[in-house]
Amino acid sequence: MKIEKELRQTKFNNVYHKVALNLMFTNNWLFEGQNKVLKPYSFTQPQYNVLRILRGSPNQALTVNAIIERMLDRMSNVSRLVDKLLEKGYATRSQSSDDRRSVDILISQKGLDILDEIDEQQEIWEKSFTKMDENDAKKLSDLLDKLRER
Amino acid sequence: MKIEKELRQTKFNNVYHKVALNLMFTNNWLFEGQNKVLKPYSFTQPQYNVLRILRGSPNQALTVNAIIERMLDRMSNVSRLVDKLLEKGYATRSQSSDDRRSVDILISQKGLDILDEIDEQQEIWEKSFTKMDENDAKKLSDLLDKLRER
DNA sequence: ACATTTTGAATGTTATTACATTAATTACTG
DNA sequence: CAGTAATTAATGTAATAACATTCAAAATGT
Repeated sequence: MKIEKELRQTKFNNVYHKVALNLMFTNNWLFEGQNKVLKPYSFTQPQYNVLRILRGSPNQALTVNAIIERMLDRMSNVSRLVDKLLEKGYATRSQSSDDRRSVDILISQKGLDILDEIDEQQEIWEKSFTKMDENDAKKLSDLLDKLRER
Repeated sequence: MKIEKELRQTKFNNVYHKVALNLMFTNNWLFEGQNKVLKPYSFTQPQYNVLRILRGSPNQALTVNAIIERMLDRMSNVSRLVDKLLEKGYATRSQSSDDRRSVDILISQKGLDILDEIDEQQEIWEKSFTKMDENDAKKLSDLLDKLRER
């Protein structure tokens, strides 16, 4: 459905404003879809994203700051978010040896296993969610990069 | 900056996953920028968006459900969100005459004034944020619409 | 070496969100 | 028409996020 129809709005201030609204709306649409995947595993989306980030650094721990750098939404509460992952046994935390202010956070086997499980569902959903071909997807990604240029 | 560099990640599962990440990242980028505009007015983004929706229905009140329909992120807490707008005097609430379950919410003059003020800032920012031309913007919006097709 | 500044992470507090439930009114059905 | 279901909005609650502050450790300057 076109964004005009989704928002019951036919006129926009300008085309850039329309893009901004469409982006936010689409992001939310994506968010809802992903939430449906995550719900059975009682993950919040930030928790899931951080766990993926940890997996992305195999056999090597990341500090809290390193996690924040890699996050989609750089939030302040990563300490407490990591607490949740520890509680569930999906990661471990230990003091860094070279800088005693830092902490090393490492994904556990249990964390890797749950991610594998979710990934299957995630991929099914990701591939179903669009009628775009790969060219369109690439084009879209490039335009998003361009949008952020200034 | 390309998304690969932003996220310090060179490989993605597939092009659709890359698009999804890019979309979420770009949305957050947009969110941060808009937040900077809103901060001096101590609006949250949902509050601002709802006030814009109310303005979009001039001289005509909207029910809570009508607001939800038009929102970018259809959230459940619109009652309390509207409370905030009432507290600040940006809107009024009255019982609907034809259906006594419904309430009519109407933007106030004060609400219109503050929106005008913010809009100036908003527009300055919106026009500065991109090197895209109008064609690119239109193309991007179309691709977002297409992404949501299924 | 010592004082000062900066950095990395955690915590306290308040506001906001998510989720489930409730209360009131309207719509539907036999 | 009575009884049941559906709807509209508000509320209770627990979890999460935002924002500022704190604490320890490291870096820097004199």
